[in-house]
Amino acid sequence: MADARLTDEDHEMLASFRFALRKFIAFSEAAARRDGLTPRQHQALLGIRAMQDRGSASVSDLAAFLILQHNSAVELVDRLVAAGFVMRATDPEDGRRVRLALTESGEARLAALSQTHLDELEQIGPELRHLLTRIQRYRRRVRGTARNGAVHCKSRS
Amino acid sequence: MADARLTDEDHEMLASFRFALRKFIAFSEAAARRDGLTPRQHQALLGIRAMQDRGSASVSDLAAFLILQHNSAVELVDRLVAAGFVMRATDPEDGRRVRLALTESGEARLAALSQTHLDELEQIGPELRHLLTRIQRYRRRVRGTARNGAVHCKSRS
DNA sequence: CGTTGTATATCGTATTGCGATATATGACCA
DNA sequence: TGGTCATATATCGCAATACGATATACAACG
Repeated sequence: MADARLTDEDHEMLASFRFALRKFIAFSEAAARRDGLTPRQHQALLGIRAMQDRGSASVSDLAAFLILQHNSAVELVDRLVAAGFVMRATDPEDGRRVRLALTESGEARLAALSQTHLDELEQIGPELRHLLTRIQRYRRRVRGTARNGAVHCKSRS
Repeated sequence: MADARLTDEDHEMLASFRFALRKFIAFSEAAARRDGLTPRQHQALLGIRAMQDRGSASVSDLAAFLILQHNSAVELVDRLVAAGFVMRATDPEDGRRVRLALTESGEARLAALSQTHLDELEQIGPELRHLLTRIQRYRRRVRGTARNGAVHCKSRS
């Protein structure tokens, strides 16, 4: 926690980065709702689909992926099953576990959304990367001047 | 909407990216709460601070920054004022507007948090950038093969 | 000055994540 | 085998907060 006073630029960089993140999230949520899913449901489908390669996802796996408490994941799965996007099946090898799988309907909606998201990320990826490198370049420079008084104007954007 | 079937890798990339985002958000929220702020309050302080350079922020400015409805921003400011982190002042030039400014206390908490966030972003920046470039590289490759002759597995479900 | 538009505020509602708790199953061991 | 502990899922009441609908205050413009 070097107590170097934070500059206007520090805050501006952080604010810009968070704003860019929020714009992406807002895009994602709007896309999900257009396709009849809540944002969380969409993320859940994505997680279940991504984990199905290496054996199916359990409720706990889902909770870990979404960074949620287990009980919240259970409730989310309840809604997904009720909506017909996900199927529950108790694990034959461990009666405590519940294996999750997408239904046809869930698979289809996720596919459409994933396509949209890949397109969007292709669009905004460069901006996000730029903001991240800007933070890193700036900090390196600040540390540099603090340490030995030199300016390290590396790769300019 | 090229109907190219989505691969396991497509979903895995998206899932990894979203998981990385969530980890950062979770870090941010935990840091805010440790310092006695709700995550939204933290973001609000950041926005107000970042906008204070070019004239102070209004409630609408804050709503735009947080991508919230105006009324939600009003309520958020209510809580921030009650907690003593923000001051309201009606704009002398336009009686409808309310100018927002950080209090000493708000400024101090934000500074600590911003420091922490810059540190964290420096850590995880490379991973995020990597995930973004991976998506872009992969998509470029797929488009390439799709264009010149390979497999057009059209709409099969 | 009256009409229209913009900025902020208020209120009831709904969603959703959480803590606390319960139940079921597996694991381990004496 | 029976007991104890750990793990996985489920249930329930609660709290936080964003929203829609609506109201109020001020500005702008004819």
